[in-house]
Amino acid sequence: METILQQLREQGFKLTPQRIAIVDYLMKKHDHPTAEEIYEDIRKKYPTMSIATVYNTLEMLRDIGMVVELNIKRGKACYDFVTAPHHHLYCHHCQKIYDIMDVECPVFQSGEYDGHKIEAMHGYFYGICKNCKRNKQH
Amino acid sequence: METILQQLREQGFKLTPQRIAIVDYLMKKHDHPTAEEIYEDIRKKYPTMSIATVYNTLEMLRDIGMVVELNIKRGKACYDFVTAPHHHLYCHHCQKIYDIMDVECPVFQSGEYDGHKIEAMHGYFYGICKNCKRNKQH
DNA sequence: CTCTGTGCAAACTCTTTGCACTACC
DNA sequence: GGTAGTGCAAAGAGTTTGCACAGAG
Repeated sequence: METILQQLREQGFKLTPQRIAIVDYLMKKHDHPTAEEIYEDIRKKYPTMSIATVYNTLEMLRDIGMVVELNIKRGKACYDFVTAPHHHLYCHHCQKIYDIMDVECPVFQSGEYDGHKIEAMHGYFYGICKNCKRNKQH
Repeated sequence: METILQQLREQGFKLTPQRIAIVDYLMKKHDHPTAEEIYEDIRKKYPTMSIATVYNTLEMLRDIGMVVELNIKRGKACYDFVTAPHHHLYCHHCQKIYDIMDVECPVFQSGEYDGHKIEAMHGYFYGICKNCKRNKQH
């Protein structure tokens, strides 16, 4: 946490309580919350927090690569505090998002495809998570 | 085209001129148009077409698996008439979407990850396309 | 003739913006 | 103190919905 905040300071961003609260929240909550969820949760302890500030801060964190925006749900973005690059699975039954680590992708690793330069890659997997699979069998 | 329409009829859908126009359009246009683009283009020849009908038809085609909805652009969906499964590259310079074929993904092929059942997978690649790369060098 | 599909407009949801006020540095 | 950041409310973009009417089967 300390090093994250220091990183922000070094990049010239002001360390407002709102930003600290959002970073702190994202570092603890790894279930890919939406902007709305972040806003509602933080507002409980921080009634003056505004949704615009949540979006502003998420945009800033995205721009510096600390946060990844997921478009795996229809119509609303989810946010993920990035420690290591990974992919995601969306369970169309419970709507939860799961992390998928260690996916090998030769095309991405080569950084090139048919002359195009590839800088980033994100794998969206769709299916049924193990919990829903188990519950369905009853 | 004929077989596609027959497929729709067999599934119990009525073959309205609007649906035929949209299917025909998508089969010819492979540059991943948005709903708005589909609407505007078809409206030129078909002034009575409504955006609601475009969305209705896209939803139907998506439900039966003929069309894939891409969430590779922020905030707006693009549509792709599917012949063979493939992935996509988004050029953050010209905003065009390119097809990426033949990406191997062992996790997807196994159909399983950590107990979760994987039914579909979509790879979103981000970078700079070869055209933009070339133009930048001048 | 029936019932699904269409067209229009209004509603809705998520996100962005403008601007006066606040508070980090 | 100066300037970047916040909060509010309103605007904007994309998508969905309700309902009367049209037309495919």
